[in-house]
Amino acid sequence: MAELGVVLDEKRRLKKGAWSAEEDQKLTAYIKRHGIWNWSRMAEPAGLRRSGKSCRLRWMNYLRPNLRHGNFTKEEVETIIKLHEFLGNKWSAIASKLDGRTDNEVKNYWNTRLKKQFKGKSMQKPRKSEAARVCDSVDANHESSSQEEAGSSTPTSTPVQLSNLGDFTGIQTSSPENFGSLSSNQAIGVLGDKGNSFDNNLCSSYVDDEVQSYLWAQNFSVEDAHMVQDVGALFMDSTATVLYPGWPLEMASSASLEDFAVNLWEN
DNA sequence: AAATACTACAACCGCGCTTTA
DNA sequence: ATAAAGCGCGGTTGTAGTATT
Repeated sequence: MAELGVVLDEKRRLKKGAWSAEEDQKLTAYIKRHGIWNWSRMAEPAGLRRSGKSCRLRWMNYLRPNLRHGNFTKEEVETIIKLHEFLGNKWSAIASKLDGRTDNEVKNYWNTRLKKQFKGKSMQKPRKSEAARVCDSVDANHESSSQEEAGSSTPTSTPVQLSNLGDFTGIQTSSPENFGSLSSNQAIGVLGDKGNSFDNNLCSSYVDDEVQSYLWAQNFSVEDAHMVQDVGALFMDSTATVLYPGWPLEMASSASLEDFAVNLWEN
């Protein structure tokens, strides 16, 4: 009998369940030495009786460098709420905007903590006209940082966190000039880790056409697997009425997401 | 102190998309 | 052109830890 909570796939003699420290060490050491080349074939030479899928999951969600574990900050909570509002359950897309967080972590956080806050409460969808105005806005932070770094025509890509979510300003008008030089496929296909890019399924059913247009029109970088440039700007509409659960209607227009997140975070 | 309920999170599964042969 | 393999995503489940009765 295997250790508690751990079973073996009798056919393939693959181990399932919780990872031991030794397994973690083996996987980490192997990847450090050889890199990631083929998940399903790496397990054996790494000395692991695990499926490639299991190895990948463990690495992506736990062992990967620069991951942050532990409590979400107020800002991260704000970001999750706001992004979820527009993207729905696109956990990888949401996670890509949070430095060092995984889709699994974001999903778990939503399902265990935030979901119940929103359960049964309607999140009012922004009107189309409002969404349209949002489409071309650019996160001021992204703008300035890319200008600083760039000085070239190549879109730069620094992992950027949404900030100033309470300050829904800086909306600009959309224009064809903002279409990137990359095709949407180029822009969205990302070198290395496509999992961190937006894909064709990005837009959930309640993302407005205009928002989708925005996504396809942006200058996405191909240099950074983690980046989807300026999507945060999508969510900076100061006028979109969003009803946060537990908040009276009359507060909807005046209260910021930040207020809501603070309230949520502190309780 | 024990039993039960609840919460948080790691991990698995199935599906769909992309890449490769 | 197509089948197979590989990969990533989102949904779900299992379990350990904590709170409550």
